[in-house]
Amino acid sequence: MRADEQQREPVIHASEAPRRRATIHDVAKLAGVSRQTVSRAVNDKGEIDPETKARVLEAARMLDYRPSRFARGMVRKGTVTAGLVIPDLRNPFFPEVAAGVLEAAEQRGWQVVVCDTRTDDAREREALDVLSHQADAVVGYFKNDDDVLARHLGGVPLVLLERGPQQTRFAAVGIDAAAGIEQGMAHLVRAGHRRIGMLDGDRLTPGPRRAAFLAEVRRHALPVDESWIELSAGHGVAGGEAAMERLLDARPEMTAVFGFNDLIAVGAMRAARRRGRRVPEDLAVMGFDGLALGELVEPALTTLHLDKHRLGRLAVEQVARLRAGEEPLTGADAWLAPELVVRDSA
Amino acid sequence: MRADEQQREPVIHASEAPRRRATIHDVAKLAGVSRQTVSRAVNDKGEIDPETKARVLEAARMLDYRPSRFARGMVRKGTVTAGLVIPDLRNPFFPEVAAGVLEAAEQRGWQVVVCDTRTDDAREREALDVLSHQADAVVGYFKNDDDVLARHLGGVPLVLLERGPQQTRFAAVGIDAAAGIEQGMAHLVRAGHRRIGMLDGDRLTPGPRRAAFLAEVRRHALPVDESWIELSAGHGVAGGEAAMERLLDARPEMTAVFGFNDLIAVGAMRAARRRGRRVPEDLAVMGFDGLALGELVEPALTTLHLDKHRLGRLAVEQVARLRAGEEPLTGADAWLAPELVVRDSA
DNA sequence: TTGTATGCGTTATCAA
DNA sequence: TTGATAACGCATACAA
Repeated sequence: MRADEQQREPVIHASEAPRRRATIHDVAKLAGVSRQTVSRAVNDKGEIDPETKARVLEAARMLDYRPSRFARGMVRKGTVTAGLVIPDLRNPFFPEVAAGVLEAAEQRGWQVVVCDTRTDDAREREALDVLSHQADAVVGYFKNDDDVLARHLGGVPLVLLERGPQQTRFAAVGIDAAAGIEQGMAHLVRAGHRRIGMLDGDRLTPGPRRAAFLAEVRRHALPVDESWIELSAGHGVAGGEAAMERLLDARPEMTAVFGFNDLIAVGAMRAARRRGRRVPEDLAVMGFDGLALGELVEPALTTLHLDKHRLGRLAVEQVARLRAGEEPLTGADAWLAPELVVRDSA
Repeated sequence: MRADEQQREPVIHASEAPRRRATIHDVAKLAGVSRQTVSRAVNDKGEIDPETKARVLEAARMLDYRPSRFARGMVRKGTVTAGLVIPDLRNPFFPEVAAGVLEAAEQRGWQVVVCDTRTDDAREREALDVLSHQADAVVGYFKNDDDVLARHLGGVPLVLLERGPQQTRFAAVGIDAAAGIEQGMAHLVRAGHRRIGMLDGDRLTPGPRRAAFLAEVRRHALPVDESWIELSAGHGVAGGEAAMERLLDARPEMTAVFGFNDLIAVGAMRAARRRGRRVPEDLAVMGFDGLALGELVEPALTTLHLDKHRLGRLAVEQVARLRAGEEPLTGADAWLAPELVVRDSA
């Protein structure tokens, strides 16, 4: 009959798709059986004559029949879909977290719809608008504040990544930035550094890492204030380089610098060395994240390593609790402590 | 009535989730309106008294009502879900591709369910089993051969990433490995190299990169055969290092080496330098992929750069064609050519 | 402005 | 072994 169509309407593209997708009803009609029988054949149930089954399957194939996931979902409960919202898949930090989320979700038989917001507030909201309809729960990084999130969430459970308990009323998991910075700072101070700068990230609100840095500065009574902090535009190497240039101009006496993350720290190293400063002899550089990348650069990056994969898994666990109506994890259970990994840069 | 239940079973946890999710019917009953009115309120349609609407919304909130995505999907057509199957999200190559897929999908208003198979054949099949039910199309990297894929696909359209036209009957997009290797080889030969080795990846079948390498070897009449190729276990730096150790043992006279990808090439550099070979003076190293990472290592990696983001976008475009019943892209339109980026390692 | 009736495509229950 | 019938939860005509 396709041939007929072509003869009648020779202009129409040969592989023009059928207007409407075949339903179980169409298959039943073509095979000359009831819908129930089709269902049995397609779902490989017993209680069906092999011959009938073959005939039905053939009809299904001809019609390119595929059961509607919606209709199936209506009657079969149990398919769980989680939404994962990531600011930037190309920042190597996030794929690690995502891999953890995916793994944990897979173990539970959940599917994961991923959105990359490219660190854009509007896209965050759009992602939520979609996910609030299509997901049973959402986990992710967000810049929008609680109220906005709630508004676009329509009641879907949310687990925030790395937004502190006092910064949100949603359930959250994250990393204990303060504990990390404390270790890093102790390491630097132990090595004799006192004029220590920081390259902060520009996302989110002032952020716990900066606060922790400042707290440590006070604790160790360092000759350092807010003017020793420079903002990196973006969370990548380029941003770190540019920010480091500025910080070096502003604070040439600096002997050590904290990166908001490893990428920014690597940028700092590059900028410093380009200016003729040796790392770590003239300038110590400390990262934060513990990316694989840190072992590959020269000098290898000393960093506060954190278990990103576990963070992702933890987020899924938190979602599961929410769904089960249990109390969400809090405190040390939900906030992973970084671990100082001393390599060559500091 | 819930109160009744609780009185009878006082042991039940306070925050125990309701057994059954509230439906539009429950909300209607609680608000004392018809289901239709609830629908109007929830979907923000006009034609509803603000007061009624408020009452309905309140009832919905109390019941924690969220419309079933399945029921909604049944009646509202148009939600498209694509499946993306990735071998390893933690290999920085794939997040780049994924970002492209996500971006293109978002522009079309599609959602993307992501599966990380961790390069495991069985997990590939499981992913397909799920996606064949939950996705309208699938794009991804697979090790399983066509027949297996077809068997687990149940008729869902598939776009293969980087599986050559003669290796599959499915639609595909990928990179023109031969064109890339040709450029890379020409560059090395031009620099006087003739004893050139290769660190191949261990995934997939013998692979176009190896074939192209061998073809170029013949073309330039190099004193090189299969014994100059070593397999890297895994596609990461560690695999590259180990393979390079072996290759260096087997072919100490080698003056240049091709990496299957940038990660393996970086591993090769590290292994070579650890053995006291200077790069590129004693040994030239050529990568393949053009990861950002390559600019950060020392010496910076000369590589065959390819547009991973565009590859992802292209895959989505290919899916769209399939869905529209159009002819899939082929040839140069579907196979991106790498571009030689000369840096310091070769 | 609100309610009633109907259909969406599938599976499950039960009867034949 | 097969088929009729009833949900599943929502939205959309259409009627009130």
